[in-house]
Amino acid sequence: MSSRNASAPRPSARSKLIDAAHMLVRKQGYAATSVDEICAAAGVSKGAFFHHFASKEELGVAAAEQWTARADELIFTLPPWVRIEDPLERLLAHIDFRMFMLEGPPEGFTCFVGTMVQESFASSDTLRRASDASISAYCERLAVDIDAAIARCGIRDGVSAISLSYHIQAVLQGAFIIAKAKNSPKEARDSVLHLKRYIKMLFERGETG
Amino acid sequence: MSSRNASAPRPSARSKLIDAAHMLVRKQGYAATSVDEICAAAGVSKGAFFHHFASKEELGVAAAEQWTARADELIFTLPPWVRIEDPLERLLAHIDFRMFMLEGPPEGFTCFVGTMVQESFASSDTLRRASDASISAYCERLAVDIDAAIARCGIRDGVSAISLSYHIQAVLQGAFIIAKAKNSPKEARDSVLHLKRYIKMLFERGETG
DNA sequence: TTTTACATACCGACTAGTTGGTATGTCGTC
DNA sequence: GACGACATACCAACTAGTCGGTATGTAAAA
Repeated sequence: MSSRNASAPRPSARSKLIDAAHMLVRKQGYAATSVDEICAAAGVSKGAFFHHFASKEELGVAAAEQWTARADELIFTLPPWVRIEDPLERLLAHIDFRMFMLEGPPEGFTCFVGTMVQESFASSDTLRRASDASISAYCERLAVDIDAAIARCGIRDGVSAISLSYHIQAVLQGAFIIAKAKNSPKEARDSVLHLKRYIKMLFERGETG
Repeated sequence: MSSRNASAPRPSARSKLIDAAHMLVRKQGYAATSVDEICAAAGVSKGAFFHHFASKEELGVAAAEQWTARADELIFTLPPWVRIEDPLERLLAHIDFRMFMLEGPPEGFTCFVGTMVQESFASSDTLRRASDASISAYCERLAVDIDAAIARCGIRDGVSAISLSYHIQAVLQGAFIIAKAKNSPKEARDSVLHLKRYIKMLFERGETG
């Protein structure tokens, strides 16, 4: 997808800036985070910033792409439970994992692209598309697992994998907002628990096919 | 709660500023919306702004309070279905209503306080609390109806009314984000449809009590 | 009835600081 | 000696908030 991520020779300014953007935007939002602030957090100069990115918007796009890669690794590759064979059990382990992530301050578990798209959907179609691409990539990847579970166990009401996948994403994004408002992940975790119950009920005695 | 909302003698600058803030913040976010912009949209001067509000933050608080009142009216008072007697049917009509609201551009149906808290939870505890108060007021009001439904029909797994209420709120807030990312309410409506199916399943053959 | 006193609602120029972005310079490597 | 990777200095535009002033009350004293 992106032009240069086959080899990352140095952990240099570019990736440090993206990491800093991830952190600051999740904490403060996109508009409230200035380029100067990002540079300071990354420990690089403003010249370095505009050497690597033509604009703040372009950094947003790169950070969204990097967020996709990071999520794919942290959620779909590294965890041991991704090798559970039974697809329904693997899906439920996925939900449990997302629930256990809800701990500590919100900026530690919330979604970079979800935060960014909230502010930019109307003012920058570029950022909106970049955020959408990241969210959609997650949902489409998850839908593969859901499809496998449906194939093996069946599902109620002919629910589609991709539709359930977007619902899971919606519950998570919504849980993040509740956690931010409450300044506590308690209600958010409860919400994901409701989601897990729903999924289990969907796959209970569902018609195969 | 607020000091002066018993009588609203004039639809003057103050309320025009709050209305403009609701509109602009839902479209652009809180930080990206300047005081000048709000004044221009409201058609009043900057002097008038700071006559009525000591700061941009104070406008945010007032706008959150007004949002609560607006939601209570638009969702719990005016619609005809709020007089449906059967509490479960009333709850399901509520969900349908929230789903049918998802139409047109996102700034027309998304949540002012949900947008504001996303950006301010870490930087302004004042705004975070104001947003939380609005969200919590909605959830607690809805929990009254859910409790009535539980009392009449019972519910699975001993699910609590307030917990389900926050889950409903989470699904809605998450649906808003998906709609913003997709620039279309389609996936958001599907997500609320999942929510409705979940609620119906929760109340199917639930143990009374 | 007029005058004085004070309050509310509003205006728009101004300021001090911040914003994203640019122009130019330096330094090590190929 | 050209080039990529950075740094320093700078700018015009914009930011939230201030300030002196005006127009319109309202109510009691003269």
